[in-house]
Amino acid sequence: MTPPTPTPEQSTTSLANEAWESLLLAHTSLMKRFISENIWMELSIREYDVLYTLSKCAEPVRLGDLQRNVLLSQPALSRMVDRLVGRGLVQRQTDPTDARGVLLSLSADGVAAQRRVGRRHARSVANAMTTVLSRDQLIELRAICQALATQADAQDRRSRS
Amino acid sequence: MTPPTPTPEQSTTSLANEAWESLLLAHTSLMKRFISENIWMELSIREYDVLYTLSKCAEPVRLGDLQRNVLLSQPALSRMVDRLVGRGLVQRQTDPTDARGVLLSLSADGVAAQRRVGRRHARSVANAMTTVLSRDQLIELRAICQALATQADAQDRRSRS
DNA sequence: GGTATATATATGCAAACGCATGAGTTTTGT
DNA sequence: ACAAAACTCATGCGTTTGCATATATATACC
Repeated sequence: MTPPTPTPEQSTTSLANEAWESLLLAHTSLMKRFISENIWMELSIREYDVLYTLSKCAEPVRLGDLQRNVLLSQPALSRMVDRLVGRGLVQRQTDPTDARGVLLSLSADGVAAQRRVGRRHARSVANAMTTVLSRDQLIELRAICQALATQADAQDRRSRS
Repeated sequence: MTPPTPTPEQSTTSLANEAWESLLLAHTSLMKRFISENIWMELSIREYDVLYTLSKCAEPVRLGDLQRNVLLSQPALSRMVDRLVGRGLVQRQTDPTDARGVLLSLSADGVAAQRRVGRRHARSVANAMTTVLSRDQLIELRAICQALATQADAQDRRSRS
């Protein structure tokens, strides 16, 4: 039944699963650690994620675009944006070229809040990563994860159409 | 103000943050993709995560041990276990050596459910990972993420004591 | 040995989430 | 040009989450 020595194919399959599992464990461990840092009074880490994503966008973006970077359902993200708009951190306007959509951008307060929290969080991240990984490993990890993210996004878009 | 060329230290800091950001993006993209697979009718992906963790434990484990692998608050995990016990997938017994604690293990139904869902999920994972990464990259990713996870856990335990 | 402190899990409650669906807008097909 | 289908976001509703705290047991200190 089982082959005497694992074929390359089988081996690669379990290797792939082990790699994903370790990515998940790393994500969970580090997330817990970052969340436990005492810097999330004005912004939850999920809210920060949204503000950070917006801060990287030169122009206002659609809710749908924002959703690609956040692990939330569309209604949950919609209401989260609601709350952020209510707190004056995000600006929402209907897209002039498509009245179905909304365009989102950071307000001045939103930029300031993102930067305040971001500075402290970035220190925490850098500390956690650099005490474990070498420069080369950081570069390798970045390359691998970028490849994973872009490929998964591409396949996501393909399955939508 | 800004140095003419970035010092190695600064460079490593931003590199570390870029690596973490790409890990986050990869996690989000892949999670969305896996969640969208049509295999989560009997078990949500979070429930599966708990059952999978239990399936790897040779002996019953404490709620607190389980919590290290799951990104849930202690009360949320406690209630999730409640529901899984209610559905007959997990067995809960008070720890004989410490009556405060509970020992958790999979029931026969729990093992079966984990395997049913796990087989299909593992195929999905293997497919997503191997179409993007080479064997060497998978090995490298696994090593790096294992290092990150174990180190973060170690520091977590240290900060508790 | 008995009280004080620490630890492990459970529960009350308000906030946030996901699913199903609704409302409004654009695109397609004839 | 108009009806039908598709798309984008918002809302109703039951479920799940996190925070604060309660409960129960174990450990430490005197």
